[in-house]
Amino acid sequence: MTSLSIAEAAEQTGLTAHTLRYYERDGLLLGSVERASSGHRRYTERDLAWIQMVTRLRATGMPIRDVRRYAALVRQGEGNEAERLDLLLAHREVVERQLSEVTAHLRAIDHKIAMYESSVAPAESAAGA
Amino acid sequence: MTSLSIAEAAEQTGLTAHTLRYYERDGLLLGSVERASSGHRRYTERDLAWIQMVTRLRATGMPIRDVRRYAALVRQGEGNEAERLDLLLAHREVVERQLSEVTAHLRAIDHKIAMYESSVAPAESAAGA
DNA sequence: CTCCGACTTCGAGTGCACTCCACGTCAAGG
DNA sequence: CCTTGACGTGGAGTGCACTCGAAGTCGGAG
Repeated sequence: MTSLSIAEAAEQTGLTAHTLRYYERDGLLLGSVERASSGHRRYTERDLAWIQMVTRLRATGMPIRDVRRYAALVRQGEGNEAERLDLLLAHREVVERQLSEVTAHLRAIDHKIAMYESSVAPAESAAGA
Repeated sequence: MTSLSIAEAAEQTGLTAHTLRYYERDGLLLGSVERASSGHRRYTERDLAWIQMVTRLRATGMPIRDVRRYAALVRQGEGNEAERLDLLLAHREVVERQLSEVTAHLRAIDHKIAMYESSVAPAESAAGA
């Protein structure tokens, strides 16, 4: 009932149909997506929830290969929660280091911006005067 | 005097010698780096300061092509500060949007981590008991 | 029955940012 | 004189993550 075509799933997830197929091929999903009798994929709520998690991992910079490892752990079922946790904690650390690096660089860029603002603003007033 | 070989510049900037040559070829620097009589590059303080700025832009995700545009503006000399400012402001906006997206995704991942922590920790105590 | 549009597969192509290779040159040390 | 090592060049190669193309299938509208 609540199963979507690939086009609908693409719309829901913000990915393209191409990317959804690619993720499935590459083992990033929890298994093969169900098929209608026509052979067309039917995405369930569970698929979409998982794809959202994949999207979060990707959006925070986790490489495809690590997402695949994580998916493999989840696919295996219960019992490896500690491994999953390790993987997520390691990722979290990477992301946080990167966030603080980017923030620091951004501050330096802001400094540059402030310099240009003080050199451009007076020129604008002069042009306006 | 205060000019460095490419190996030293690489060490100082955290880039590889390969990357330094690549950046120069690709127009990311402010001009051709000076050469010793041997033909070897000699990086000045000014070169290093600029390369640091390039590094900041790259580290915050600015595409090579935009860095090249920015370098071209700076190379042109005074008079285009407004354009440089526009470029940096546009970049700043992209970076900030991305920072907040990543932060939001990270929070969701943290939520997942918390779930695993509460499922793993009791298991550990059980194993310890 | 025919056509259309949405899907299927497999494999090739793309864009980005490096990264490396092969070969050549030069200055200094033994 | 010969070797060594750091550097030079041009161009090819790599890894990643998609992204697309070609050709085929299927269900439903006209």
